[in-house]
Amino acid sequence: MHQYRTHTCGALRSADEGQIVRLSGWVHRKRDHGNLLFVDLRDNYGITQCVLDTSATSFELLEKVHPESVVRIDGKVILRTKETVNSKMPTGEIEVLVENAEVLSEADVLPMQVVAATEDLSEEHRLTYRFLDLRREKPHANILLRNNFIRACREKMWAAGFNEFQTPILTSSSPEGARDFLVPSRLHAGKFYALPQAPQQFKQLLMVSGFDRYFQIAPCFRDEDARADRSPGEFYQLDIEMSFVTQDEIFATVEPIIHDLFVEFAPNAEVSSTPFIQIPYKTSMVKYGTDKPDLRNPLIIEDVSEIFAGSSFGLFAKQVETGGFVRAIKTTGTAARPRSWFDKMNGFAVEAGMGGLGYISIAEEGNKGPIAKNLDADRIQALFEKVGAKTGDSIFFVCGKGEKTAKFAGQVRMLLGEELQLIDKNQFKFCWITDFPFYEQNEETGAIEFSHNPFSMPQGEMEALTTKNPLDIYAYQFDMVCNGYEILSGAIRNHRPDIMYKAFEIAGYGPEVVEQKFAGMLNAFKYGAPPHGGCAFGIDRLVMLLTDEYYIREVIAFPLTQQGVDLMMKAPSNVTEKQLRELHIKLR
RNA sequence: GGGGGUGUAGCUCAGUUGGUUAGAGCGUCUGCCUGUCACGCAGAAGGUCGAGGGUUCGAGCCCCUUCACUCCCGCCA
Repeated sequence: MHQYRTHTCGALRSADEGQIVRLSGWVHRKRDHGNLLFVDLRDNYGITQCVLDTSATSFELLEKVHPESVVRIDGKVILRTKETVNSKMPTGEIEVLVENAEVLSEADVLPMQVVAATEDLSEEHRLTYRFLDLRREKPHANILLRNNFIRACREKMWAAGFNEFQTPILTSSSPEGARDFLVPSRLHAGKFYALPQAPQQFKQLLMVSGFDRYFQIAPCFRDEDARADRSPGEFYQLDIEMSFVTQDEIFATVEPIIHDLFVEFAPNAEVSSTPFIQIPYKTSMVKYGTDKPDLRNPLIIEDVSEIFAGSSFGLFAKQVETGGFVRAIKTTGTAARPRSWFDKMNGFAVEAGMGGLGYISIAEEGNKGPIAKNLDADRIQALFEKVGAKTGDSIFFVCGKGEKTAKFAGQVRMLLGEELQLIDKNQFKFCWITDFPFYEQNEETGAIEFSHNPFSMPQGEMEALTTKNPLDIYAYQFDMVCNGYEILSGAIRNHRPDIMYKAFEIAGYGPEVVEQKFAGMLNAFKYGAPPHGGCAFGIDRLVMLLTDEYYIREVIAFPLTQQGVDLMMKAPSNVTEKQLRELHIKLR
């Protein structure tokens, strides 16, 4: 009977001794002793050592074959002698004595070293030869883990009563949000489809259709620039929507799912227990200097503006008087560090484009640092009480105006956390960021604009819109954050046309704009829409956290480069004139 | 759109102040080797120093332009 294998390369054990077996796989590594040859044969499941000497008919064939060629061998499973057992390999107690072999696919000399995983390879090379790169142990394992993770997501969602749907890939361009990828229409000259940035409107329409609980492993497309944790062009979401729910009910549904996934896929790590803590957006911006705080870092930013207001430390006092603020970070037991260490921290501040980083160190012999000399004793005392500082500690200060300064304090907090090794790498610390402002004021024009998603429900609904200062209205909008990464974003949606018209009116848009931009959804909401809300996890980012990778490409089988190029498939590419003509696109 | 880093042998890198023939490890090829598991030993081949231009008696090194990869800011409802 024709067959390629009786066992995989990871299957054989000492109990299989004496069996005649057939294995197929890649030549992982060869050790050629002249008259004795070892061939490590590798497949998806493992590696088995095959051995033969000059008495075997296939000796010359296997001695000549290049690494990474695909071969099939027939042989007998034999026990290794006690001295030659390899305890590092699951198959290390046996080997296969090769009787016959055939090369199924000869490999040329390789453009990159597949087996020598100790060396870093250039990104360009790895992506050009991604099919070889993915043979390497870690990339291979990452992609398999991704598969297992997505399977577990589906199982948990089904178990929680959600139904999986597919929504269109060819859809219409959405007026808000990221830049769209556009697809020209052949049948409709001059018109375009857009690839979905997210299935947002479709999942809401499914709620209007009465399906109650939706999920999808959804591909999303956004033509925006990449980052280490953000792949260019496309990514996957675990997209979720629920009817008749409050924000707290969404939290209570999603928390155990993500908690259990992390416990399952990171069994040795410490995972935040549910319910996850909730941090209002504004609090997070002050305490952590970011809306995606890494809670493994114990350092906290305190606002100490009032202590410096009217003080003799003119630089800070003036900032506070003109609408700025002073934020302080206390570090424990750092006062004895040399001046050079404080200078290094200051150097970071200057590099980041800030004036500098003030500090007070509370040494045994007295307070040190430029601020201590210029601030009176009462204020220094008040400061120490506010931040809980005592002898041996030091306090860092950031002073300035606006979001830029708040975020800089956050950068300093993370720098100090890393520098002082306060971050436990074995933890997954989750939190919710809540109460995002519904509107914000454009700093240049002074106009009131939506700060995030115009589809989300304002807290207080119509009453809030008609009675409150728009800048005091919060949205039922939230993120979930883990270890400094935004891993989920969600909202209670606005399902009421009257509230939507009012919300847009405040942002300066008339009803005709709403009707024109959101015709599909608005129309649906006129015929009985359930209150609903939902959220979406970034799957790539979750897998990245679970594999402890810093770069999102490491968990994507075929990622684009930062410039959005597929080096292997050569995309984007030129197309024929005929194709362009059919799409009604004129050549230059 | 802006700022930073990198680019030298098939791969990963070194290359001093601008100075003779550009080096190493791995890989490849050749020879030797019957218990290795990153096998070992001996030898050989292998270079448009990303590309183009400039300065100089002389450029891998300095200057300008450009390309690729990458990190960050902007951007990502």
